[in-house]
Amino acid sequence: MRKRSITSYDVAKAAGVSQSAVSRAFSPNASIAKATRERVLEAAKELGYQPNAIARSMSSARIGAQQKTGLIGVIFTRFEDPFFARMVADLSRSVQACGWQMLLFTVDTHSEVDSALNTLMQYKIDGAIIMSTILSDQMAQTCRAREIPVVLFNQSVEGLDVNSVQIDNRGGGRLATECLVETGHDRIAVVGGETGDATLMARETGFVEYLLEAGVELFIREEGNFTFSSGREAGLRLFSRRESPDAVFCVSDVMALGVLHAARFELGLQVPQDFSLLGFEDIPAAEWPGHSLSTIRQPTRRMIRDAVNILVDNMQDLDSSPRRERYKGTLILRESCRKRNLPEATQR
Amino acid sequence: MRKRSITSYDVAKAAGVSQSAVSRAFSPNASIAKATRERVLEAAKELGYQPNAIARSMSSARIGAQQKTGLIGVIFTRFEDPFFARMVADLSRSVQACGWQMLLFTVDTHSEVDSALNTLMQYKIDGAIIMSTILSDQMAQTCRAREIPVVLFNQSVEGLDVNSVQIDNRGGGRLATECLVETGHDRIAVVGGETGDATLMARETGFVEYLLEAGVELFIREEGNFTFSSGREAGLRLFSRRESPDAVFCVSDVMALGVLHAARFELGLQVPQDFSLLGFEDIPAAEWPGHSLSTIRQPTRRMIRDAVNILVDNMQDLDSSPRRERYKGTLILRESCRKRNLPEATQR
DNA sequence: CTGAAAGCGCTTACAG
DNA sequence: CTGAAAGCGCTTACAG
Repeated sequence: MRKRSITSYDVAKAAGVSQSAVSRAFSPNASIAKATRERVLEAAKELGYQPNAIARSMSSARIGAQQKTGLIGVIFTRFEDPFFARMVADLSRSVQACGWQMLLFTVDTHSEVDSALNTLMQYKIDGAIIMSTILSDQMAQTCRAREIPVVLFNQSVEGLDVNSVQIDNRGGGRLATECLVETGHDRIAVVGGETGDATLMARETGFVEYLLEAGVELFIREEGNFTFSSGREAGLRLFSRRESPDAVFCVSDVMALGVLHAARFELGLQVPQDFSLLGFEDIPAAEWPGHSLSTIRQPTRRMIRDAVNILVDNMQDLDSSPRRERYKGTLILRESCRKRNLPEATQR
Repeated sequence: MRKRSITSYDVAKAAGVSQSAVSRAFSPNASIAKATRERVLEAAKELGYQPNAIARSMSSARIGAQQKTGLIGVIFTRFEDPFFARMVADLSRSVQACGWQMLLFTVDTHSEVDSALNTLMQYKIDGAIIMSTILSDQMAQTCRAREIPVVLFNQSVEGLDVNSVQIDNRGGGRLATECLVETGHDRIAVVGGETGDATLMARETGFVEYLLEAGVELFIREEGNFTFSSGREAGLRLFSRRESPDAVFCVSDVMALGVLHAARFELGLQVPQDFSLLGFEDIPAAEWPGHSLSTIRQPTRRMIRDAVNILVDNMQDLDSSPRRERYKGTLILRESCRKRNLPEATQR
């Protein structure tokens, strides 16, 4: 039998007040005399008492307080990507700053999200943020029915009645392509993602779209799965062809770095002399001197902040209609891209 | 007023049994007739009922069950480091696999850990894992008093009565240095960490120790703070001197990559022709073709697994004495190190 | 195997 | 401002 932990009753006895008074002493807006509160707080300190958040949320459940458990579920995936790894840390800070705790659940595939949410709901989370993955239509409805606000971060689902915060991936893809076309490239390859990933597909769609409008033919497409090594392999394939591309757009930075390392260190090519390279996301390693990778930057901090704010707002007003924030990406031009038309471009 | 969520009473009514029966239906080892359980489970499914984990843990609190809340607090820091970012994901998976949930708290400095633990304790976590940072002696005692097992991951505190799981940093430092000395380097520099960081200091201690024993003089010391850019700056300083080192040992991979990029792309040096480079940790980017960074590898997976196991064991047997696991690092020799003595070494 | 009842540690109307 | 009491949604002795 374990030790009983000290409760508000112990403090009440020590302070010579009722248990209710102890509870009030720890509730910011409760009606309690200043002197009483101080006496209680002192006794609590002496005994090392801290209110039990779990019990607290049980009692509040009845009322329908805004912060019921103080728990926010976060479902996380794609940790291979430094962009996302960092994100958890930032998110964690934001959530803490708002006075919530973060219950983290890691999944490997989209299909696990529903069951993860189910588990999290057993803990009566006040809300959920889903990073870089999606939930089923059915589960979205369940969340609404149970009044658990959800925010999709870096993903969205057409027609789904859920908050989302996301960069304009298609626009970003266009931006990248425009840069490549404007600087006179005409053998432009793309390293896309698997077709299941809406985010990556949208970037590629923007790319294809712009190419079409500009009347430039797609040189060749390779596919990767968001990892460095898949980028490396794509790069190896890209430059083992009879005719090589003069520009490569990768739908993620990590893959772009894979292409870069393969081309430069395994095939002896030079960037941007032999080809221009463009990524997406602007991860820290993109600006390392040896990489100097041009890319489309996402306003990550801002997106995180907004995601948390939207969640908090929605928790306060459960009936508000879903918000879908879209952000423009910024072209960050580094040395991996040829800056102006090359002589040969004028020769045409 | 919010909707009342459905409870075991609703299910009981629907299934025509007592509320106790519903509870038993959801407890694996409860004494309940198979038929009853099935009937209850069916009714529950129909109503979309799931036991409230919070209420559940409240009731169990009385008993002193092993899994009280099912919550494990994780305190996390140093997200700049890809090594650690990945770690959270791995840890999260392990924790989930054991049936626990992970309550993540992010801190920036060691000094915030105590208060983070305090907050987590309000949620009645069953145990805590502290990543790469430490707790005060006082807080360690509080945890023991409240019977909350703690495991330090990648850190340890001399004389503190707490479980820990950690690589033998000093041994790793020695291993690295041995490699450098044995291959004939004699102008060996080190990029160490700030003196507050026991982990980094231990690596450096091993380095200095071995050098002393081998009778090789320390060429020069630079200091970084675990980030790429601090490594880069250290590299810039290192090679702007009249006489340059012929080998650099960095106490972390990220800093080593900083040195590499600075040397190669900003100063035009070649690795390992101009100097050998050795890191610590073996992060993914270490093996990228262009980096091919030699390093000391940590058995990360195993350490994570052990940390979780130790925590679980300790939660089961609260009186077990603290375990301190130490792991040997492995030297991973890649191209950033000169493999054998150079001609000039024989000329001496 | 089953139900009635106490209790986990709080919060908050309710009545002073 | 304060205390007594009900209730949050469960689990588990206890008595059948």
